[in-house]
Amino acid sequence: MNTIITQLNDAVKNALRNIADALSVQFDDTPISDFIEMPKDKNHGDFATTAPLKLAKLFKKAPRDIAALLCDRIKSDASLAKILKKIEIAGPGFINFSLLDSTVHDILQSILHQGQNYSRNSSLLGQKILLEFVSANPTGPLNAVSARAAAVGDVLASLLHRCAADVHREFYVNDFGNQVNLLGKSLKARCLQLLNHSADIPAEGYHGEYLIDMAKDLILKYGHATTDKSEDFFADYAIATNVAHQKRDLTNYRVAFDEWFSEKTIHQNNLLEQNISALKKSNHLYEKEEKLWFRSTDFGDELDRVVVRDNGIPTYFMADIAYHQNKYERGYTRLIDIWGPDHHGYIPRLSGAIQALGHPKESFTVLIVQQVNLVKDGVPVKMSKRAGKFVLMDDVISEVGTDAARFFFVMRSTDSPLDFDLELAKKQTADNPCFYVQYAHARIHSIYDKAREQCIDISNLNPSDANLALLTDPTELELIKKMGQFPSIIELCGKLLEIHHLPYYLYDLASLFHLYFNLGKEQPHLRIIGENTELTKSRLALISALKNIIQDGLALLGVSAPTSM
RNA sequence: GCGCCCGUAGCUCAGAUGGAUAGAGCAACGGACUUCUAAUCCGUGGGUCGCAGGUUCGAAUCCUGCCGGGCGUACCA
Repeated sequence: MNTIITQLNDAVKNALRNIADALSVQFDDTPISDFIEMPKDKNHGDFATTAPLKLAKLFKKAPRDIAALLCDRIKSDASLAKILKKIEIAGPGFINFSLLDSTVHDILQSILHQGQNYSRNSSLLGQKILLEFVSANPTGPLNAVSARAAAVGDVLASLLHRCAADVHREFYVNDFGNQVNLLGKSLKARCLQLLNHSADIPAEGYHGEYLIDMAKDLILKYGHATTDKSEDFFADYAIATNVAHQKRDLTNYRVAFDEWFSEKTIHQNNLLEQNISALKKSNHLYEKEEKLWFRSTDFGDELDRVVVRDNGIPTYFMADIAYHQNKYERGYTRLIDIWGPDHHGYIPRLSGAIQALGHPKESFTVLIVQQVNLVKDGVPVKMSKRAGKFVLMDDVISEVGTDAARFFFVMRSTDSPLDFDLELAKKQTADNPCFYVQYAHARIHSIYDKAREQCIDISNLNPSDANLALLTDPTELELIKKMGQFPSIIELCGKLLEIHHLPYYLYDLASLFHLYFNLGKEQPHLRIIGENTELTKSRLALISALKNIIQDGLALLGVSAPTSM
């Protein structure tokens, strides 16, 4: 399908150049990279171009006249004649293209032939991308918002990889600073309390109950000697334990990071000093009120930002600058960060610092993943972090399962807040989109079982073994065309950094399959397994390609593809 | 006040580079089970794309203003 689009696009472009020459007008096609689009309405063919409408002014000719000229030239193209059934002018000046059935069969053949490589594309070849996501503070368990970020980041990484980018999944561990000290103090207080000493958790500290469990473990290990330990000991222990739990929960959730990057190492390796002098050198820092400021207003920020306080302690922002500079120094050419909505105000200053250090603005992208509203029985589930009670990632997963959780979290545009219906996600019915797609996969396997019962050899459903030309029903052709869109969906996701197109596509594809399957109920000649063995084999080849795409698509989402349900 | 995001059917949401009559699912109503899984499918109704201007042959999409909602506006991480 992609090659067909390219072929059509080139043909249209060439024809337009010829027409421009004949009309003696200057025509530069570079601003328009793509002349071919896919009409929403099937009646408008498989592809269309709006070039005549767009170029009417430049060519000083009526759109329909340009369309006529264009049409003539395209029709005389022998290589296009082999793939197109119909070329027609429609409406105010559209040109609609319809594919020959044999072209559609070629698409299926190509899908079967390429197997798991079908969706690979080279659109991002050569990009070395560092994708940082989740990066939740190691001061407690991961919550539902982190669960969304984790799913989004993981799936995005898989998609970028499929577009030939070199992707590194990274978790930034904030194991340094004031919050860490508070965590240590809070844990120590819990230990003391358990040993009947009087101790208060700092007001700004961590009051969550998980620290009590941690304290119990410590006491089991060290007994009364626990009280002798330093605050640093408690802090280190709490961080290490929390990070281990986060890793465990993420593993359950099928999210694996290539690297857990410790903030501490930024400080230990003097990276802050290096970056401060670099920024000083390029005149982006100044002193005021005994503090060191970064001139972020030069880069569109509302205010300049403090990077070193008057007590000499650098701010978190300064560490973050050093961290991001370090990413570039590790050889990454493109940085993508996934943040929560509460951090969007932070973008201009960090983007500014990155530019101040000499990196192109476009090399750094922040994706803001909007909030999650958990809904149960139509009522929002309250999430209050302050009281130390919040819905944990692990709670969501154990409630609805990893498959549904991941599917639901990536189903919506990251720009939009997400209403996560826990009841819906648990349902084993078609109302649940995750189930619906998985069910299509299982159903194909059940058809295989049936085929085996009838002693049809399905071990070798390759194109050479099936006469694909027998597939002539409109729904079959439509199904193949839909499958043909798979690579461009992957490419679109990678290009726009928008992953929700994939679950939507899989849903549509599954829907078309269920429709196709049901046709056979009223029209026995459309049953996949029928009297005619040759036709049956062709149809088995068709659903085999479909199975591969659904399986591959679900794998990209990190969702399982059951063979029976 | 300023900044970012959102506003599309009763509800939850899609609508890529502006294109043809704005689409799904849920909910409502009506149909299809001697089956390759009815765990599914088909049909019907449902819209001032928040409002008002503007750009354009053409706007849900781009621009300006306004209205409504969320989030943010730290020398916290």
